[in-house]
Amino acid sequence: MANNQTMNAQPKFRGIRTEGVNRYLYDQLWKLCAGPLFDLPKIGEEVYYFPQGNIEQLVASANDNLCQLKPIFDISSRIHCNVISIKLKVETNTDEVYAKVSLLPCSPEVEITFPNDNNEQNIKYFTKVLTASDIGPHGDFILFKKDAIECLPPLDMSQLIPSQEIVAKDLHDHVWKFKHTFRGTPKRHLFTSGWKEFVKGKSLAVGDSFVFLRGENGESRVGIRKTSHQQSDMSSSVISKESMHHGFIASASNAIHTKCMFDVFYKPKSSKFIVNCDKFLDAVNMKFNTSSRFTMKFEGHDFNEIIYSGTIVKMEDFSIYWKGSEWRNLQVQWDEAATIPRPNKVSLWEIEPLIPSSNILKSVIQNNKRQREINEFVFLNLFHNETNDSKNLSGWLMSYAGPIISKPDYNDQMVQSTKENSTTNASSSFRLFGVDLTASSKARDVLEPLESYQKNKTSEIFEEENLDQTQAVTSLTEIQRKELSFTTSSTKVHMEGVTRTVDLTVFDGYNHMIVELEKLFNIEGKLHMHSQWKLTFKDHEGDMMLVGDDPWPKFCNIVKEIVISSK
Amino acid sequence: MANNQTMNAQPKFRGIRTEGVNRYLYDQLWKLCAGPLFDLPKIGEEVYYFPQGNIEQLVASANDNLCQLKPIFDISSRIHCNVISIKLKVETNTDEVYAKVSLLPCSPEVEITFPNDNNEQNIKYFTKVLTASDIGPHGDFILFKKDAIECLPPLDMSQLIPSQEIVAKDLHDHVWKFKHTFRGTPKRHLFTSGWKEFVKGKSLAVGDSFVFLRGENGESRVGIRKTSHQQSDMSSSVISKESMHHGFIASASNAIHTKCMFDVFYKPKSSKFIVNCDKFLDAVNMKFNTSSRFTMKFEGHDFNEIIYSGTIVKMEDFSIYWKGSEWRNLQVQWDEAATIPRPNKVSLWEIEPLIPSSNILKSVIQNNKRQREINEFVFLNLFHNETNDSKNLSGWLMSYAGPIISKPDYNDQMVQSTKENSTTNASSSFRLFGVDLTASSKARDVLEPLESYQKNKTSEIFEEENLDQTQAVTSLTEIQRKELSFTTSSTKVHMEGVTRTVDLTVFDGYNHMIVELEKLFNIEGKLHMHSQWKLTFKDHEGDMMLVGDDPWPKFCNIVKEIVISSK
DNA sequence: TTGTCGGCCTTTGGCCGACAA
DNA sequence: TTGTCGGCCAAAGGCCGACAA
Repeated sequence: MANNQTMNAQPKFRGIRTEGVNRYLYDQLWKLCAGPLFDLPKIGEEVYYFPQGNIEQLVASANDNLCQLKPIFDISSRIHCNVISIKLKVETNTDEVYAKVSLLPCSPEVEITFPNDNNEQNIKYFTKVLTASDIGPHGDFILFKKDAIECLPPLDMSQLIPSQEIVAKDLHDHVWKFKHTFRGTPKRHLFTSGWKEFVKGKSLAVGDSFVFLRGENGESRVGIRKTSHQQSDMSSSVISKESMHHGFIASASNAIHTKCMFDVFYKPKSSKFIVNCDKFLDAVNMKFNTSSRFTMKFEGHDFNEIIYSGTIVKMEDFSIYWKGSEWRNLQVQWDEAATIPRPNKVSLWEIEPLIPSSNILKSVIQNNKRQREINEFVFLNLFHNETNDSKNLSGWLMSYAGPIISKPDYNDQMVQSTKENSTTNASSSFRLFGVDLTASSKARDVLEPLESYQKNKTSEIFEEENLDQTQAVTSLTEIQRKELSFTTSSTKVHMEGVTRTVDLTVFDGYNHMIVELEKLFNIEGKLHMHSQWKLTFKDHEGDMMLVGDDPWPKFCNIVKEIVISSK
Repeated sequence: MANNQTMNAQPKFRGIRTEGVNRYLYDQLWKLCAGPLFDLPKIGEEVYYFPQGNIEQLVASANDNLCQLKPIFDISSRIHCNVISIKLKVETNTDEVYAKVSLLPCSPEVEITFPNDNNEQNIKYFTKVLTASDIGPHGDFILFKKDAIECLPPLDMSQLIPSQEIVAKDLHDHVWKFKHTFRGTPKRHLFTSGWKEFVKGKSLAVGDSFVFLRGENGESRVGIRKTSHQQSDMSSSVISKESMHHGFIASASNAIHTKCMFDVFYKPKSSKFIVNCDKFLDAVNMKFNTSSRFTMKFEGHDFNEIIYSGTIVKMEDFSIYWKGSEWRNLQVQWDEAATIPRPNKVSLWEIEPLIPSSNILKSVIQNNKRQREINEFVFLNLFHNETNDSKNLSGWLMSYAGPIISKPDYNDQMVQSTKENSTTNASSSFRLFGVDLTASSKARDVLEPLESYQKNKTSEIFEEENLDQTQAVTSLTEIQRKELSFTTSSTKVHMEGVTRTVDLTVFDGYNHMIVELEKLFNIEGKLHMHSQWKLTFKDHEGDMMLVGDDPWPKFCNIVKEIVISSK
């Protein structure tokens, strides 16, 4: 590795205030439950606080009209603060983690010093996405072998069925006990007694994650993570949403005038409304433009990060009452469909530029309205690891926005790849601006030189179709709001033993789909004929039905898989 | 009966909004769950809104320091409003009922008209405080005989064990089913099947109440009431208490200035912070003084009302920042000990004067600091029905506070009852100050003469116990952040009987993966060629598919194993 | 290695009357 | 009339290996 920064398989956490092992393990567990994407500020850090984002967190939807409520104060859309304290908390009922951040509006005379102790511990942990068997009536939890060996005390294997009791606390300090055994044929590690109780107590379902953590002293902790993007109820019954809205603004305003601290709650799932000042300024200096290409990280259905790319289509402050606000002032269009909800307006600091000066991709953009024949998606996976590292980022930014200070890791490779992109396609990975550019496709050779890429016709995917869900809802409200499914995943198509997948959301309707299916299976024109092939589908209830009876949006909603069979 | 006012065994509610039977039954059920003491305003009514009380509702404790937070506006402590709308709501998780009240600050030009439909129905209902057997493992609920006969359809008693199914909705419109049987020796009415599920679903405990209601059309409803005074969690995790505090005030202030409506949530348990204007003015005109005697109603451990008496010991506005506020400006001392928490500061409109010139009760006051030997509580159940009727009340007030205009219905009877109270306890109702004093404690004779009150000894329970909830102060946590990478998974790759595993998360995309796979199996370049080898994978649903159709991140998510096979 | 399932035993659920308050 | 309990049978819980992916 060219980079001297060490990469650790195990994350290294730091408890700032050392209150013994308990506090340390608590913090680690909290962070595991919060997920890898949550960008918590540091104590003492200078940040901008965006009240709009705080309001947005209320409603979990970026486009709620609450954000258009007129603020009752003349307050800046971004408030310069120092982070005074951070408390990691967990909701009593749902186990949702959140941070209570105390902010002090910046004034010159205030000097914040903050401690910096290195109290790292060597902790072991694992997470597992729960399967049907883990949840099921039998009450067993299957541990992966490596997890059991790494994270649990060794069993006495001389016994026929070795077992031990694992005692672990959760974030509420509630004690859970699990019987850990090693049995079955073949033998495997299980949690048995106590597991079912845990599942019930935490209301776990398939797809949720179990978090286990063990400190140096042998103390164990357990936590959970619910599958992302499930709405938290919050029917508070104490204060109306409007009053909360006013409350955020009033608190900030009051704090500014009285030079007092105020508290905000910050959740992993919400958009970044507390942003490091430097990071914010860097993002502003990057000078994104309309039609700039960018990437943005999301969290997938388990712990994975997913990076989506898109194009900025409009830049303005969309909220009437926050003039000049940078909050979500970029309207974007996403390249691909997604199984998770994505906003159609983002903030500068949430995104990263994607190949900003590339002729190649510019041409793609320019062509995308005319050319509609390519069948495949283009997926760019950038910065898969450690890209949020501020050192990396600011280094990268310097090389881009500031005077050109060559960063060997990135810029050199960038140039190199640009040069060799027309010939290289064998053993080395294909890199563009130092980033592995992997154009994937179906059965076709995926490693064509970029020129061919350029020459190819663009597919419907690059249409001006707005794939964003919220937008889809607003445009369809009267007609098909309920019929539209938000989970626009890919759908399998079976034909004579061959299975392919298509994304129905990119099709205009039946006709369009049929054309594409014909291309996919090299039976151009023959599906239309109706003489040779029959087009059926299995719906969400498992019934096989003829394609075409339902309205297209409904079809998209209920179809589980498509079958092309010979008559 | 001397009084021409009809007393109904069944309370008469009015559907706030008449939307047919469903709405009506819903409203009735809601009110039963809210309890008899909750004084909901009417639509169109002129009220005073007390922000302090709203803030107080936040913390459930009357003495929380939050109420001493400096308001950020110069806002009146009482805000004259019209009630625009009332929506009866119920919390999703806890079944706690509350009302969303929309208030419009009064301005002279506004004229509110409100509907006044009499859409009463003859509904039957019962409530029962749950016993240990009702909750216990056997899963039976014992109905009182009269309740079963009154509220349930008759059983076919010709059968050996008659039974029927009772279907009832709760406030969420969730359907609950109970098997109603009549068995045992001696025979009694029971809910069996379905009851345990209800108990679990509502997390009922001994002491909670079950509410059952049946409309004219035979539709049934069920509800619950938790025992009073149990803390509702409300760890909202969205907005800090301080911000809520500001939010209430800001909302009201904003509404005043913009002449707009604002919403407040009003819970049965909280103190009256929305008060009818007339009632408020009457209370003010009553001119309570230091050492004035008063009574105040509370809710006991079941549906019963309890009336406690006390003395005003101090009158001033105790909150620093709300000058001249009438909110809880009376400091009081209670005569007797109680099993429920009581505030030591009350508001004028919460109390009623108690026989101010009575020698009898004065002596109670004088004695009450010395005598602490009384062993029993006095439970007086007053005003059980329709007592909040403003006509009754203002009539009552006139006869007391104003120039003595003899109101025959009231004053005469007052005198009369005072005279005859030592003997009357049979069939006629017992009246004090013209109000029907119906002591409804079941088996016990509560109609002792007031003198006995005085003679009783006070119990040890009368201790200066601090009932306030002290907030646990969690210590500061401080954090330093370190990048994490969670995604470490291994995926199997099969090729001609050889199985290897790879970690897909280290690859940038398809191309990178292919290169590495080629290295792994020593077929450099040959996977790229597409001539010799085919790359397929099995997804999470077990289907075999061609690699490349899905976006790379999705592929990583769904791939279970990869197969390289020869063409 | 790990996910799912059937077998089998134990615990709880749940329907009943007895008995007493 | 109504609260609690023991008996009894059925259903669910929970521990196990088999088997297949």
